[in-house]
Amino acid sequence: MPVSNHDIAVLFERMAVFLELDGANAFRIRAYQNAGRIIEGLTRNLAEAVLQGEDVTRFAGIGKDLAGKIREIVASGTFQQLAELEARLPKILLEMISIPGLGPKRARRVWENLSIHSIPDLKAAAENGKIRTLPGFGAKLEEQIQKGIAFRESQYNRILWSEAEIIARSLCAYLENIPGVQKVEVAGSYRRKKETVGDLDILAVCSQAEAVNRAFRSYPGVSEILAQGGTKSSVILHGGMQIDLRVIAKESYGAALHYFTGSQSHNIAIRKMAQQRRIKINEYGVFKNQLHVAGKTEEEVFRQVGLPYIPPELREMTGEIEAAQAGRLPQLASREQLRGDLHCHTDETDGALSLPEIAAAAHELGYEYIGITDHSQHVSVAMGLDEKRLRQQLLAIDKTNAKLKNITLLKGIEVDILDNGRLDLPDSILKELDFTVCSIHSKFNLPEDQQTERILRAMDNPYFTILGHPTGRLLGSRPAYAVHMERIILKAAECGCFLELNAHPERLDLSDMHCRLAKEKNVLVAVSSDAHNRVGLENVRFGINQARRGWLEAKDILNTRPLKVLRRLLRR
DNA sequence: GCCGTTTTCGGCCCGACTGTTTTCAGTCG
Repeated sequence: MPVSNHDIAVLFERMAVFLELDGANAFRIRAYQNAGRIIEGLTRNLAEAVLQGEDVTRFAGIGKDLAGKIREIVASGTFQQLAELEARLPKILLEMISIPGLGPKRARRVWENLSIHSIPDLKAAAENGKIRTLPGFGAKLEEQIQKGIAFRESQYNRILWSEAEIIARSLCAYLENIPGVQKVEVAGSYRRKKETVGDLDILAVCSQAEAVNRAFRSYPGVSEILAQGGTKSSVILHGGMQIDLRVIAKESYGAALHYFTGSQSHNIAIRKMAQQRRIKINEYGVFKNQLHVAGKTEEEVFRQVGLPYIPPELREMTGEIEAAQAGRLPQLASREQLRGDLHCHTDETDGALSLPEIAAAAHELGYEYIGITDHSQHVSVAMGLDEKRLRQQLLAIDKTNAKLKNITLLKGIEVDILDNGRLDLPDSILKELDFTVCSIHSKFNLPEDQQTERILRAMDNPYFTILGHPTGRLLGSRPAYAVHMERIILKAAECGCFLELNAHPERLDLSDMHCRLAKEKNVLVAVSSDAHNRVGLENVRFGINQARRGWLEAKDILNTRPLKVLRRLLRR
């Protein structure tokens, strides 16, 4: 199996870190960081391209030298220069720079002067007052390092977007109530709708910056203040999340919002474009000869570099600027365009709602249809349906449908893909259904080839309609099972079946990149709630966030189709 | 290490805050 783009990106990012520690030229470091980010965002597998003799220098950011290193990686799994640096510089330096306040320069100085071999060594040095004796260090930095180590031990990590939303809403409500505040917006990865969020970047429009900053720092949830200036402050909340606030004036709002929304590499690209036009973009606006010429809205900023508005979800430097230049930005999908939901569970198994209750809820959400997909018998913990109970449910659906107006219950099942690739119920009952969601709920650890074959074999079944939560991952708790997603997507295209984007906030399974790959191969994606209760039905909005990050438009999504068209598509 | 409508050298996004200095380096986003 050739190395993945992610593997190559990780090695280049690692190289960048080691070069930083080695005091290398900053632009050389940036070249590796750049290349890493670009490679991470490619839908084409670079290793396969190399093996087919393709010239990879055609990708922006990859020149002759890096192309050579990519060939080395494809052949050997790493490259020599990195191996040499890894041999020369100790791993502890990598750990040290993960501590806030310790960058490569300071880490290196501490390591060289105090013979630090582990984080406990570092902790001891700080506690014994040794760090403050080094040139350029003092008591405050020493204290900051101690705090940083404690913070690291608290194991705080990124949280789900849906959890960040709760924190963000409460903070925004608090800030909006401060006198003089005209507008509050959460920027950063939260606004780009990344599936997990590490911190929150909040922007407030107000003419009295200092007063707002003061009020922000006394928000009841604050446990620690990291930085306090006249225009920006950083705090840590109880629970560990960092919040950065920036206060700006009305005329800078668009420029600041663009800047703080990122991503960093997107910003760099936009600012480079500005340079070429002899203008300068910073968070205060767009400047021509020191003259403020734009910046009130994001649209103005984009216009100054000759681009249409690019939605935040696309600002990841994965081709959005080229698409904008070519006038080929997608019209991203919205929640309102969904005409139904194709994955939900009832009280017949592990759900909470009855068929009439689900129908009523779906109607409230403005749907035309909703697919009933309880578990199949193999999922015994959820009281999965066998053939007999499923037949009874089909009758119940007919009865319910007979009484319904404006909404249709579709007959489905979330049927298990068994480890031999067969489906968990016989064709004799599957053929009675409108569609199936076929999912893996067992044997997550199969090697990639076997797991992929298992799914491909299942797709050969003519009653296979939608692949449910295609990689099985749970964000932050369970990794994706090993599957070759490109092969699966190609097979889906060939067989006329579909992939689910499971919208449960802990799953968001497909990833953004796999959404794009599906779109490229003309495989429609079903954005589905996997709801077990009323609130769960609304999870589709998290799925739409992810779909938008995956460049999906209404036309790329199965359940934007009217019922009549949908029925035709569901028949393979 | 990459790149080119300032093209094969000489640039490379931009600014705030902190701490340790006494004018600025380092870190961060």
